[in-house]
Amino acid sequence: MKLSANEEYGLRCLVRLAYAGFEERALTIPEISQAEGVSPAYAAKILRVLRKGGFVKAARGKEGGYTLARPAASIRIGDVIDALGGRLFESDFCDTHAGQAPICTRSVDCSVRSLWRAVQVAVDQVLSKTTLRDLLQNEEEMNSWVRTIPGANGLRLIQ
Amino acid sequence: MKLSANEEYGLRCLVRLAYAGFEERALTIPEISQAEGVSPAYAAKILRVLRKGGFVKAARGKEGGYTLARPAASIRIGDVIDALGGRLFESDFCDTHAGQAPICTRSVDCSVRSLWRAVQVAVDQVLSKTTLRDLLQNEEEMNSWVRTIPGANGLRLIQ
DNA sequence: GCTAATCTATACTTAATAGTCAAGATTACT
DNA sequence: AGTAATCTTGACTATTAAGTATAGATTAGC
Repeated sequence: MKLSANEEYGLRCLVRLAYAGFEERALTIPEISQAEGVSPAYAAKILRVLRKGGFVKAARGKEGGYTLARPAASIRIGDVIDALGGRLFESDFCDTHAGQAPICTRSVDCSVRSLWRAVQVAVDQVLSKTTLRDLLQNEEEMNSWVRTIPGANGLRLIQ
Repeated sequence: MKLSANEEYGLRCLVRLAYAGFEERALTIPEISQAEGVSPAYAAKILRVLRKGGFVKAARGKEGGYTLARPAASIRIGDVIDALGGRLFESDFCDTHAGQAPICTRSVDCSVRSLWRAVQVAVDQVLSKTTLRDLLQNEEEMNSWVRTIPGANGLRLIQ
């Protein structure tokens, strides 16, 4: 019951891009990777997933980089998590159990299943209601944030 | 954001042992593994974790097997999940980030952190309130359940 | 004490996830 | 057109989780 690295880093990348979007600025892979403390190659891998999920768009060549594909308020965190690593119980244990026959007919399984469903609902209530916009600080903080981003040196972060 | 195999199977084993406890009966590894559709070796591995976590106790030799170490009502599912695979965000990303320096000073991290904390709270509210007893069906069902367990042939499950 | 049934422990293999590398494709600017 | 900055892709390696195998230790009953 863990958050995958993809989910953690992917969401963080989106938050950074959302902030950068306030000054209509694209972020490059070197910038993002430095800011997140991961290798450029790994950042690229994560961003590919986000692009295929329709959350970010990329521009190649000089002056290129990544931007959000749509407004932060329209990006539900639940959808992001889905794209980055899947929900908690996607492979419903009650329908197919490691490729074997269904085991839902066993009472014990169904009681456990109900519990997972309750957890799933609890998680969804948080993740589906929250948008990327909800993760951003208030406007002043945003301004102080984006002002600290220098041109070519990667993100220089506020303390 | 997935449930690990250990967590899924481990909890199921506990539910079975709770039912078996109603007729003061120990379940052997072959019985449990057959009922859960996993190999005996794998079942043994999971049961070891449960034993070290203090949820079950084992008796060796003939007539041996596993039983719950304490009443089902005193076993919180949250504790079981902890023992079997850890909670969602045990390695708090804000304190130590892949062995690097703390990154909590970066605003972006803290907003993401707040979200995970909210998810964590939501999950805990379900898992910490639920005990193993809560996962058992009502008494009549229990009786029909245990009556279907034959002596030496492994669990024969109700349909 | 012997035997069969049981758990215990460690090491091993396989599969999935995390993370890296290198070569290629696109674009802005000159 | 040339060049440097950028993303794109697929294959590769490393680490962790999942699952297996084997040999050993304990116990009940004879």
